[in-house]
Amino acid sequence: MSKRFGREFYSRDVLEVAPRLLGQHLVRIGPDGMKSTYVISETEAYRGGEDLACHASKGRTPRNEVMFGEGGYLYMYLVYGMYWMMNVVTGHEGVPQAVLFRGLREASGPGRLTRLVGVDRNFYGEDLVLSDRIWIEESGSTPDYTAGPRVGIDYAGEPWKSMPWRFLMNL
DNA sequence: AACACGATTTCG
DNA sequence: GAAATCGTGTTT
Repeated sequence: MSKRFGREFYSRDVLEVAPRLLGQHLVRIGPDGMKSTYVISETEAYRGGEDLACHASKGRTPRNEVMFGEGGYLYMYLVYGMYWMMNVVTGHEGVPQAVLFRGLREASGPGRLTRLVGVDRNFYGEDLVLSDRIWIEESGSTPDYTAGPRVGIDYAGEPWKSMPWRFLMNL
């Protein structure tokens, strides 16, 4: 039996998926064939056209296009000219949502995370359900977590900047 | 064609 | 506290 999460796992509201990802295993097969497993420890939810902190809130563009599709695909983008952010699309086609991977037990911070895992623009649109180089597996544990405001999105204004859509696994 | 601005990290 | 650094969306 495979422990890899299937399409149904991602095809739910982002507020269900984001906290559920905590404690699960991010698996990466590197260019050298080496398999690495990381424990997801921090996530953030970006929810649709209403959420002014969500890149999709200002309409469909070439960059955010994947967010408008079905769940399970990676949305990658560059911030501050030097850090790649990794997100997984959730929900159904036509409803743009994504979970930002902000931390692993092995690396804290979204920029450090992608550097450690070794993912960048080449993973834009990668399907976590079918990919042979990156996916997420059920770990068997569903740890307690703490929710708080998202980081770095004050520009979105109220109520978005205060929504408790950042999820941290408890120790 | 030019410009403004980041879902961050690192260094002083 | 501020720089580094560049793709993306917007304006000219």
